[in-house]
Amino acid sequence: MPELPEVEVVRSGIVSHALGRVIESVSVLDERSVRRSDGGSARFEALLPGLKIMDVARRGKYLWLLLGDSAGQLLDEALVVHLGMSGQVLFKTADFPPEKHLKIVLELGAAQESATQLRFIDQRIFGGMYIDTLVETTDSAGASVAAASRSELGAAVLPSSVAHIARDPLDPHFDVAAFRKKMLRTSSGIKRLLLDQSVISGVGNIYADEALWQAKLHYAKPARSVSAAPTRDLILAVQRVMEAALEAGGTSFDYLYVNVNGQSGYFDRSLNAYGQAGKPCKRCLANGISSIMVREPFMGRSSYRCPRCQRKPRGL
DNA sequence: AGCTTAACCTGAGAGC
DNA sequence: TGCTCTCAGGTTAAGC
Repeated sequence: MPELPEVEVVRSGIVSHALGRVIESVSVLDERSVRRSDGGSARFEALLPGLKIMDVARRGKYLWLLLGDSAGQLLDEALVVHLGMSGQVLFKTADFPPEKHLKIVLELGAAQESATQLRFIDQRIFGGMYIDTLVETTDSAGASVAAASRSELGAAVLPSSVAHIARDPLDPHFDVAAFRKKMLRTSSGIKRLLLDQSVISGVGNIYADEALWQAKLHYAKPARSVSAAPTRDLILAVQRVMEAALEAGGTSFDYLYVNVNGQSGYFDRSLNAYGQAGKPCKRCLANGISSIMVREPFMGRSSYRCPRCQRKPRGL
């Protein structure tokens, strides 16, 4: 479910509710939600109590809590959160009844007039939380860099399980040239590249379709046939749609996506392509032309496009 | 090596 | 009412 804008809404919500607070106790209510964590729930529940939440970072759809010991020393392990298709993070007081799909509860040290539990809720259990070691990476930039110039050159400290994830389009060090290089090395359609988290991260089915609509590209157009200028347009479209969605608090179709206070985002009203099958293409309509949006299967999921301004490439 | 598909889960809605 | 089928914002492991 959640793509970059929704995950970023959650990240900033955790920052405002939990920064500087100490994890007092942990309950894992469903082992499957910590299946990616070494040692399972036993280690998960034993390791976290007493640790302080120092910061919350994100790359693409992954976010992680940086932890400190009682002396404020940063640990080399982080608490990673992935929302999968249906994960939620909510802050609630202990007296609030448990949600139907409540999976993990972190009790937080007292803070004034603020909820004391960080709750992880997940209907489909494709998401989860896990403890992971932080590693240094130089990313696709290439040569390893001196520690002093690290942030400037874009090296990063990431959980090891996130090291293979490319920078996302809102990252100041996102590299359009590297993206284009990968486009030229594949025989895949352009949408497959957009959804490949090791090529560009944070893009899911909604924002891929929105960006392709903005850039007037067909999802199956071979990536290597998209030249330099349209590639820049496409990346700009991804950035614009994600920034607008972030501004609107994300995209919510139902109760499955809400922010940490339980509120929906309202970007669904601004969608031009995703879920718009049977409705007129807004761009064509503005030009006085009638064209009806269609839904088609691609990569085992649905793609939405305008048959007139996102024409099928020849030979497909 | 690169690409495709199946599997992991629960629930909502459509059609019969 | 209740059954079956399809679909859903993601990722990974196994297959060709």
